[in-house]
Amino acid sequence: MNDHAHSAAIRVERPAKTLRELALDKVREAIVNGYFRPGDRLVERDLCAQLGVSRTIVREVLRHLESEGLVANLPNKGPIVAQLNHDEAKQIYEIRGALEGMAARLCAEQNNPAIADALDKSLEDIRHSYRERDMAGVLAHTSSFYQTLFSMVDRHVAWGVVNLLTVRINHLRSMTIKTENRDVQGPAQMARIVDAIRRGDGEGAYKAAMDHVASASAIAQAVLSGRQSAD
Amino acid sequence: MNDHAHSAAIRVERPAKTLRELALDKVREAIVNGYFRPGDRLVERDLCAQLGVSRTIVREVLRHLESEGLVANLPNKGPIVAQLNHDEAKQIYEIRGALEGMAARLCAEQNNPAIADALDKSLEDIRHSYRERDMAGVLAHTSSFYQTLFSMVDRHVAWGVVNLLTVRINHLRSMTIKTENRDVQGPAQMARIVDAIRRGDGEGAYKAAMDHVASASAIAQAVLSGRQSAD
DNA sequence: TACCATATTATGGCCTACCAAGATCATTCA
DNA sequence: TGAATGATCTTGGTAGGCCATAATATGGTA
Repeated sequence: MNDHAHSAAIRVERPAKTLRELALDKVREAIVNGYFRPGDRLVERDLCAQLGVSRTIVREVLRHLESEGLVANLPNKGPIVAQLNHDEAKQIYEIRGALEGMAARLCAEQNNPAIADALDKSLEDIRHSYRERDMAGVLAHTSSFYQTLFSMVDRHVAWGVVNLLTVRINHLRSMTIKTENRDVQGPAQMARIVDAIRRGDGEGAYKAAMDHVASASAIAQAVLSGRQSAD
Repeated sequence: MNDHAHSAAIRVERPAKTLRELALDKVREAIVNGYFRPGDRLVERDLCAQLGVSRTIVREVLRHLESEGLVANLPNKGPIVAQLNHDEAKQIYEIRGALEGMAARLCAEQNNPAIADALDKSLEDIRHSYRERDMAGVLAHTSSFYQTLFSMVDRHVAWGVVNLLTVRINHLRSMTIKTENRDVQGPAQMARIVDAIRRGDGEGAYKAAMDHVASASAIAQAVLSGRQSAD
């Protein structure tokens, strides 16, 4: 008979992802990176053709994105890419502030140097990406910085919420990080979070995290106002 | 010619809800109120029969509930009602604390007596429901209390997040409110929130809201531990 | 020309039927 | 008895069709 300890070794690695998940990722990606613009209609049959999948899949994907807030469904008209207004963006930044502040405080209260070290690592990656003018890298490593913040204190639910909200403001994020001086200010603000965590200063970490988000929010508001008048 | 200012007045109010939304509500309701228990399999064709709709609808509904966290999808096995463990419940209460605390603080900082009045109204409804032993009413009015808290300061995004998380712990909520003395303590804690808001005491309102959620969380943990050993 | 009524088209909502493949259960045979 | 075989259940995915409605085009009439 087969040695079951061995059979695992040759197990064929299945795609793991279902077609629907693949399609979901594609469409989400397409919205986030601007291939579909806010307000664009998402015509089911067109998406079928573009994605090469059946309408069933497309509909499930649209439903999923709808519940993520990336897609809005106009009654009797159909789905469009959700538009983000001023106020909603502000609220999203505010919530991120509350949750990231909470996570930062918890990290500080752990008094575990490994946390600050891991965060420093991400921070260095961010600085490096800025030097290389690799903006996608900046976003990715910033995300990873915050993920560390949450996962180090086992707050995956809160991280899920932050993540969910973040995709909705992704295009704003990519604009804020390109702002004048942001390559210096951003990492500096994050360094303050790490310092407070290293000191075990919960309140300081909370405040620093809030400050960082608040300044990102302010820049985003400016970007939004500017664009509104430009369009 | 038609008077367009008038034509709006006689506009026929259509059902507005699509069959899918109806089905979604039904299934969500069924999960929340315990008709489907955590771990139960949700077989597509069975649901089709029970709901009287096609598989298309059922699949979209399941996808939607999956993204809400009410349904989990086991690969190659299919959807089941999501199970909530200790830790996740705790995290959900924690997030609610952060967001409701935030909203309470914002309410206090408005210095608008109408807010406290509206909250008092909900609070009175809650007390009344407790007296009538109407537990569904208690839940509904508690929900409405918090909705007021968020909507009075126009934080509908945060309210959406809280609402999303709350459905996942609904069965816990219905247990906590039945706890000994909760009919007195619960409203008393909420009254402290309202008092702080009326005084314009942001920090006090924040703390009071946090306390209220924290005590609910503690009860929920006790319930979960008890049930775990009982089952 | 101005306007109204009537096709036509585009699209979403919804349905049925079908197939492939994995998981599971039952049966059968050595 | 225990393993191999086969039947069944269920999901993932596809195809195509029907109907209702909104928007648009078309054409006829005053």
